Order: sequence, then structure tokens, then C-alpha cells
Amino acid sequence: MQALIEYFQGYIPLNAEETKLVESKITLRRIKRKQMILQEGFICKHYSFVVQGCFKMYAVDDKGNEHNLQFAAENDWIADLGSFHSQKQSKLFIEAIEPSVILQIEQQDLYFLYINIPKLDRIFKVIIENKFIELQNRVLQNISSTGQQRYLNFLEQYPKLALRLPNTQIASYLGITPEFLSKIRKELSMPQ
Amino acid sequence: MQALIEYFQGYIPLNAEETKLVESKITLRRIKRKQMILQEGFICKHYSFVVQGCFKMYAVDDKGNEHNLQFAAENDWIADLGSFHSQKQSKLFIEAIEPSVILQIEQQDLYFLYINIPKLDRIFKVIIENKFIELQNRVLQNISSTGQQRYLNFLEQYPKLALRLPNTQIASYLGITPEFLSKIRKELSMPQ
DNA sequence: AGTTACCCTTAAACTATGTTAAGGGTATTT
DNA sequence: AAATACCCTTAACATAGTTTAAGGGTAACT
Repeated sequence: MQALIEYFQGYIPLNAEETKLVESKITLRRIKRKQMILQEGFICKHYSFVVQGCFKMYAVDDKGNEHNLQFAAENDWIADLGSFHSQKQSKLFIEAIEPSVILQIEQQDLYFLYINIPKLDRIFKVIIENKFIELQNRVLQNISSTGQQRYLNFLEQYPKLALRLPNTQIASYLGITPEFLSKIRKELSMPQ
Repeated sequence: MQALIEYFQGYIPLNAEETKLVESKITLRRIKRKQMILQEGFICKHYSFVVQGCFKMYAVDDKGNEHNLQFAAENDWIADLGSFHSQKQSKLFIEAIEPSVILQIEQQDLYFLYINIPKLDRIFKVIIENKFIELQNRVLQNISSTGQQRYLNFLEQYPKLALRLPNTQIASYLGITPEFLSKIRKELSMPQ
């Protein structure tokens, strides 16, 4: 629980009363590997903060292939924001890649906190702005670079994550097949 | 100027005093076709609201090819948020595709407004959240769909924009060459 | 009104990436 | 300890997308 409070303090200090209010709306959950906290067809009820572990959020296409939209490790947030805010059925899955510990807040509780702690609007605005900037860089990569360039960029941008994830998951995130990633890795490892 | 106030009202009503404060920090500019309001190597000094006209934001790669990250038409915002907030040099260009009218606000003035009108934090949080959701859908398309599917999706999602833009610009946004878009369009127009 | 710049299309040759199939390795589960 | 599931790689073949070059059409500038 302390992890989240410290995380918020990194943006704007919260006083004791505000801290208490936040804590009153937060639920801690332990999630097993491969357990899902969101499945297609369900409404995304929680905004989740990862204290420990790692998650992937993905869509499944008509052929049954998964496409990773996002990973989330320690001190990162994960949710299908579209479903969370509209309360409509999600088309996404969120699944633990490792045994994990998360802090969850429900939509109504978050809205309650937004009203009672205005600085949370500011904090979440900055959080989402940073995520937006990151995502825009990813789009730029996707429309302008080859698979190899995107892979190298991923290794550079998320070196720790790259060590934790199987290559199949990285390939899915990059938008290439595991076989092609294997070919890329071979080329990169060869002299010249 | 009224256009922006009405736009804000669509999120949360502003009172007379707040309206006046916002207006005091806004500058109206008329932009000619092909005129740039941001160039690579410069700091993005303004958050711009499009009253009339249309813009593209793009990066130029080492081969000199442009890659469109975003379009912005009436009632949309455009800025390189990364550069705007960090005050670091941008790698992007923002250029008018049509003769345009925009309302601009400088970074320091926006921060001033955030402090004096807390509900602006809320409004811009919601704006950027919606843009994030949109962008996430685009990433999903990019990593999971063919050029043809992305083109059809673009036509569906931005039908009005598609009519205003030359196909070269759409191709650049989709991450394909104009020649390939031409081939796609031919296939789509052919019986079967 | 003429000229320039830009836009759209076509096609052939080429490159990047996907598909299918197979085998061996390693971690997880029973 | 065996069995299962998953992961990584390789290779032959198929498809998606690019490059280059060219021609004609239309909108913009002088």
C-alpha cells in the first residue's frame, strides 16, 4: 500500500487526510501467473497499480493470435481505459505474466477521489500525458521502422523488461511473428 | 475565441471569471497553407486549438520521408507534448494542410491556468485520456492488421477527414507508401 | 493563361515479413 | 521422474509492402 502513496508523492505530496482517503478506496490483490484480471466481453472495473510482478494487455484476433498492446511492471498502471470510463464491454485481456501483487481501485471510487482530492486530477493528467507521449513514439516507430529497428529500440527503451519477457511476447508487442523475431536476432548476432 | 470556450463548456461549465482568465492567455493566429507552427530542432512553445482548417504533425526520417503522426482539424488540439512539457528540442513538424485559424496558449500560461482554474486539470485529463484511447486503438491496428484493413478502418473512423486529405497524406499516416495505397484502392474498387 | 508543383495511378522487380512444418530445449505441472 | 506445455530456432515457400520509373491529371502560384 505504501508503494502507491510513495508513487503519488513523487508527483505531488498528499497530506495525512488525503492519504487516508486514498487508502480507504484501494484493494490489494495477489494474482497468480496466467491469471486474468480482465477478459474480453467484460467491463474493465478496476484501474490497477502494479506493486510487484508483470502483466500484459492484449487483443485476440479472429485467427486466435494475441497482440500485446502494453506490458505493465512495478510502479506502472494497467487498465482498458476505454472500457473503464465508458463501462462498455472490453475487447481486451489483462493477464499476469508473473505472480504479482496489485492495488486496485474501482471506477466509482476513483471518481469519488477525483472530486475530493482535486490534485489527483493533476496527477493522473500527468501520468496519462506521459503514457500518451510514449505511445506516440511507438506509433511513429510502427509507421516508419522495420521490425529489426523496432526490436533494437525496444531493447534500448525497456532493457529490464526485455530480460523478463519471453521473446514470443516481445514479438507480439512489436507486431511481428516469433519466427521473424528469431530471424532478426540471428542477423543481429552474426558477425557483420 | 468563442469556439474554445464552448469546447470547454462541453466538458465542465466555466464561470465568467474563469472564462475571462482563459481568454486573457489565448492568442488567435491565422496560418497559411504549408506554413509550419513547429519545426524539428525547435521547442514546442504552444498548445494549439484548431478553430478552422487542418494540420498534420510528422517526423522526417533519414531518407527524407515524412511520417504523419497526427492530423488535427476543427475542435482538435495539436502540439508535440513531449517537447512542450520538457522544453526540449522537438523532432517533429506541425504544418497547416489548409489555411487555418488557431488559438494558442504558451506553456507558462497553461501552467498558470492549471493553478488558477483547477477544473482545467480535469478537462485536460479527460481530453488526453480520450486521445490515449484513440492512439491505443491505432497501435493495435498497426501491430495486428494489413494496410488494407487499416485503410478501411481509417475511412470508417475519420470519414470527413478522409475527404479533405490527399491520399499521400493518408498513406503516410497508415505507414504505407502512396503507391501501395493506390494498389489497395484499386483492389477495393474492383468487383470482388 | 501559362507554368509549376503536386497528386494519383500502373507495373515490374525487389525486400520484408508471414506461414507452415518440424525438432530440440527448458520450465511447470502431475 | 515423467509428462506436458511452452519456448526458440531453422528453413522452404507464400504474401504484403517497397522501390523505381513513367505518364497523365488537377490544383496552385505568377
